[in-house]
Amino acid sequence: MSISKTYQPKDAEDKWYSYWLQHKFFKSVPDGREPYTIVMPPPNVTGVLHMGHMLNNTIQDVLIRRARMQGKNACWVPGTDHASIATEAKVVAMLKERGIAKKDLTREEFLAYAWEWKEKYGGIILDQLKKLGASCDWDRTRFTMDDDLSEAVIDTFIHLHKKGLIYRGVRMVNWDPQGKTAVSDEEVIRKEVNQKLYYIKYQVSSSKYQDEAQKSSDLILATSYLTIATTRPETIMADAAICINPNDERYLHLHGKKVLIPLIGREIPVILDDYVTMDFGTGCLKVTPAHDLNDYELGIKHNLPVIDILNDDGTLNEKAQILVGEDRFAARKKIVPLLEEAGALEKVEEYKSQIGFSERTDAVIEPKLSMQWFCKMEEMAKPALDYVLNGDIKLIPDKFINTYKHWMENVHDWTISRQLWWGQQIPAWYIFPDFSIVEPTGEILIHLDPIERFCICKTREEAIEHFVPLVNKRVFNEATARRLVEEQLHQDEDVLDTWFSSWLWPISVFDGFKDPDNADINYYYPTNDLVTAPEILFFWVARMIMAGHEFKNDLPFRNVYLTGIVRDKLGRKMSKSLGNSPDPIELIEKFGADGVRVGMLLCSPAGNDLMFDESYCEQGRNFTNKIWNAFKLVKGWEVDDTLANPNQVAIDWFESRFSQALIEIEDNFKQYRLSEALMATYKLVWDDFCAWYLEMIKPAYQKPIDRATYLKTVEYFGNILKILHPFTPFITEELWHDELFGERSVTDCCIVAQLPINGEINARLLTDVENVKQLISQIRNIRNTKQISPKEILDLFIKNAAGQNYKVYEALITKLGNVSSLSVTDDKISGAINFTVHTDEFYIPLAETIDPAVECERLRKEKEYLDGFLKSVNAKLTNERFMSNAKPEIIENELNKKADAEAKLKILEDNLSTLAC
RNA sequence: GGGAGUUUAGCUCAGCUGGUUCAGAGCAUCUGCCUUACAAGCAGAGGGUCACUGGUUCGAACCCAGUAACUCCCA
Repeated sequence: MSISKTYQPKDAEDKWYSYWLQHKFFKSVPDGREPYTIVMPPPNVTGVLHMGHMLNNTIQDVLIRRARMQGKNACWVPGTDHASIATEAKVVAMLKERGIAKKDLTREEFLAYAWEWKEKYGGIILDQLKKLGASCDWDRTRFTMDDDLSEAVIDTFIHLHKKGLIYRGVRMVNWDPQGKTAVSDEEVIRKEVNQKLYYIKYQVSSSKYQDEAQKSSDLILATSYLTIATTRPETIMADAAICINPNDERYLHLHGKKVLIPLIGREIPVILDDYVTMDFGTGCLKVTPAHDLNDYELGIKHNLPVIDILNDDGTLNEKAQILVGEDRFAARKKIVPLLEEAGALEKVEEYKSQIGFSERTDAVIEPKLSMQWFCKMEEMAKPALDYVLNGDIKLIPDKFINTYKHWMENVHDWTISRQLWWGQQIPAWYIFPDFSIVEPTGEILIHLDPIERFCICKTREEAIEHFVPLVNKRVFNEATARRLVEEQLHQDEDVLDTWFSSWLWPISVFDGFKDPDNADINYYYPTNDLVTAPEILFFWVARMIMAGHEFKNDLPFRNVYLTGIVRDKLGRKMSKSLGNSPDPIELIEKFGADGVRVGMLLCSPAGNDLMFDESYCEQGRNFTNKIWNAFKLVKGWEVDDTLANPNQVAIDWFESRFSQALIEIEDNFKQYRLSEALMATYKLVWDDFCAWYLEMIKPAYQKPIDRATYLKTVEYFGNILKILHPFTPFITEELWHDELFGERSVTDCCIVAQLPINGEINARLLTDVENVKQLISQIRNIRNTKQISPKEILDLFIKNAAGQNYKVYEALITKLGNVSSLSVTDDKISGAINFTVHTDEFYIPLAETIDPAVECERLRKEKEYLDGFLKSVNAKLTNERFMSNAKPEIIENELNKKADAEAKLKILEDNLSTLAC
C-alpha cells in the first residue's frame, strides 16, 4: 500500500471525531481524579463561527486536551447564549420576509417563532466547532434560556430584589430606536462623526421684555433675540429652558426673562447655572431634559418640565407640534428650511463630535427617559475586585488588572431590563396602573399606594396570592378581590438583559441554583480557566465573579486568559460589513483543522490583538505535512536484526533534547504562553527530530535499519505525537493508530494517552552536539560558497581539539557532513580551507586552490570583529568601578569571554601569518 | 478632557531581576539544490540607530523624564 505523499486531513478529521464521540472521550463525570474544568463562553445563537470563535475555542481545546493527557478529569462545558437583542432582530427580520409584523403577534406567538428559529439555527455554531476538533462534553450542552437556567435567572432576580440590590427607576437610558430597547453603556459604540452646528435665534418674549426694560428701541432691536448653538435642531420643540452662565456679562440683561421657541412659539424661561461654559458656542444652552442626560440633570436641579417629543421608534410625536411622525433625522433636515424661513437660523457650522451607536443595530443611540430595572453594583463590586487584586483570580496577561480595577472602582448600576420579548420576562407583577380603580359610574373603589401596586413573584399564582389580601382590605370580599386581581394582574413586559443570564453561567451549567449541593457543582466548581475576549472583561467576567461570590461565596474560575481581537493583516477588525473575515469552515477545508489550529495559535500572543493572515494556516498545514512525511520515512524502513546499533550517540542526544524541550513547553504552558509552547514544539519536531535526529539515524537508501534504533525511534515518534496532540489532534490520532506503533486496543487513543515525563538531561552531550551541528553547518556552508556538490566527499582534519572530543561524534560528522573521516593533525594544513568552531580548528583540503586574497579578507574581518570585542571586554575588566560593583559571576563571565577571544585571535593571527597576508 | 497600553528585522512577535558572543524566533526574502520522507521540501545566507531626545548607571532594548505615532477604555 502506498502512502499519500501529503497529509490528507479530511478523512482523518471525520473519522476520528466520530471515534472520539463514540468512545465518549469528551465525557466527564465526577470521580477521584483532579478536575480540570472550562466553561465555554457561550456564543450567540445567532452567530455563525467567526475567527474570534476559532481562536477562542482553539485555545480552550488545547488547554482541555492537555489537561486530559495529564490525567486530569477534563470537562469542557459548551453552550449558547440567547442574545436578546440580536436574536429578536433576526426573528423580526425573518417574520418580515414572511410578511408578518411583530406588532401583529401576541407575545406567545412571537416566542413560538423565536423558538422555531432557535431550534433551526441555534446549533449551527456548535456543529461548526466540532469541525475544529473541539472536545467538549456535548452531553452537557446548555442554553441560557433552558428551563433550569431561566429559573435560576428569575430566582436570582428575586433574591437580589429581596436584598435591596434591584430597584426600579426612571433613568436616562441609551435607547436604540431600531431595536426599540434600552442598551447598556457598554453596548454603545462611540464614534467621531462630522456634524453641523446650527445657530438658532430665540426671540425674547416681548411682553415681559417691554414691561421691564422699555428703555430704548435700539436696545430692543439689538437684544430681542438670543442665539443658541445645537447639533440637534429637531429637538427645540422639547426645550424646557435656555441656560446661561450667571457670570456671563453679555447676557446680564436676560436674567429673569423668557424666550419663545421658534416655529412653535412656546415660552420658556432663561435660567442661570454655571454649568454652562461661556466660551463654547454662544454661551446660551438650550435645555432639553427629555433628550439629553446633562440637560436632564439640569432640569431636575431647576425643576423644569420634561417634554419628550420622540416615539420609541425615533419619530416625532404630537408633543413636538410640528413634523409629527417624521423620523428624527428627516425632521432635522426638514426643520432647517423652516427655521430659515422664519428667520430663526443664524448660521450653520461644521462640527465634529462623538456620537453613540448601538452595537447591535448600529442605530444612533437616543438618550431617553424610561422606567427601567437596575441592579446595584457597588456592594458586589468590592469583593469581586478583591479576588483579582489579591491574586486569587489571575488575569492573563496581568496588564488587565489595572483596567479591571479602574472599572470596578467606578462602577455604574446595571440596567437589567430590555424592552424585548426574547429572554426571561421580569418577574414583576402589577395591578391597577392608576392610583385607583374607577368604576364606569365614577365611583372610586380602591386606592392602593404606589408601593403596593407591584410585587416580585416567581409565578402568577404567587402574585395573585400576594395581591388578594391587599385588595381584600379595601373591598372586604375575597371573591371580588380575587376577581379584580385576576383581571387586573399583568406581568412586566420587559425581559432581562442577556448578561443577567450569562453571569450565572459557571454555576448554572452545573445546576448550582436548582440543586446547590449536587455532585457536579461540588466537583467542578470553581472552574479552572476561562478563555474570553478583553472587550467583555467588565460586563461578563466581572459580573461572573460577582455572581460567584454572591451565590457560591467562591470564585468562579482561577485564571482568565484574555485573547486578542482577530484583525486582518491591515489591522482592521474583522467584520461582516468589511467582508474581510475568512470563512473558518473554508479555511478548515483548505488547510485542515490541525493546520488552522496551528495557524491561529502561531499569531496569538495573549491579550494582544492578532493580525490574522491565511499564510499562518498555510504554515500550519505545512507543519502537519512535515509530521506526515516523517512518519512516511520511518514507516518505510526495513529492520535487520543482524545489524548492530551505530546510533547510540544520536539516540542519547535526542532523549536529552526531548526532555529539555518538554521542560520548556511545560514552562510556557504554566505561563499561558500558548504560541510559544507551540513554537517550542514545532521546533522540536521540525528541527531536532526531523532535520537532525532522523537524518542522523537514517539508513542509506534502501538499506535496512538495526532493531535498537528502530524501536527507539518509534518510541520517540510516539512521544512526539503525544506532545503534538493538543495542537494537532487529528493527524496525531490518525498516526497513533498505525501499525507502526503496534497493536492498539479500542480505547488506546492519543487523545487519552498520558503526556511523557521528562527524564535526565545530559547537558554535556547537548552542548557537544550543538558544536557538532555547528561544525556540520560550517562544512555545508563551505560547500555552498565554493559550489561543491553535497555528494562530493571531503576530507576533514581537526587540529588540537581543546574544546571537546570530536572523535566520539565521528560517525555523525562523516554522515551529515559527507566527509570521509575526521583525522587529527598537529600541524596546519597548507592550501586547505580552515575554520573554527569555538576554539577548535578545522581544515578541509580542497582540490581547487584557494584564493589567498579572499581568504585573507575573510580572516581579517573576523579578526577585526574579535579585536573590537576583546577591547570592550577589556574595558570592563580594567574599569575599577565595574570590578567593584558587578557580581562575581558576571566578572567570571567576562574573564571567560576574554580567554575565549584571545585563544581565537591567536589562531587567526597564526593563519594570517601563514597566508602571509 | 481623564486613564491604560503599544512602538524591537519586510510581517507577526519573544527578550524574565539592567550584565552570557545580546540584539533573537517563526514567516517572508535571496542563493544553490526536483540529494527517492517531505518543492507544502532540503542546504546555506542576508536583514534591525530596539520610535525619538535627554537622564540614571561601571554597564540600558530593559530603569527615569520628556516628545511623537498608534490602539483601547471612560467622560
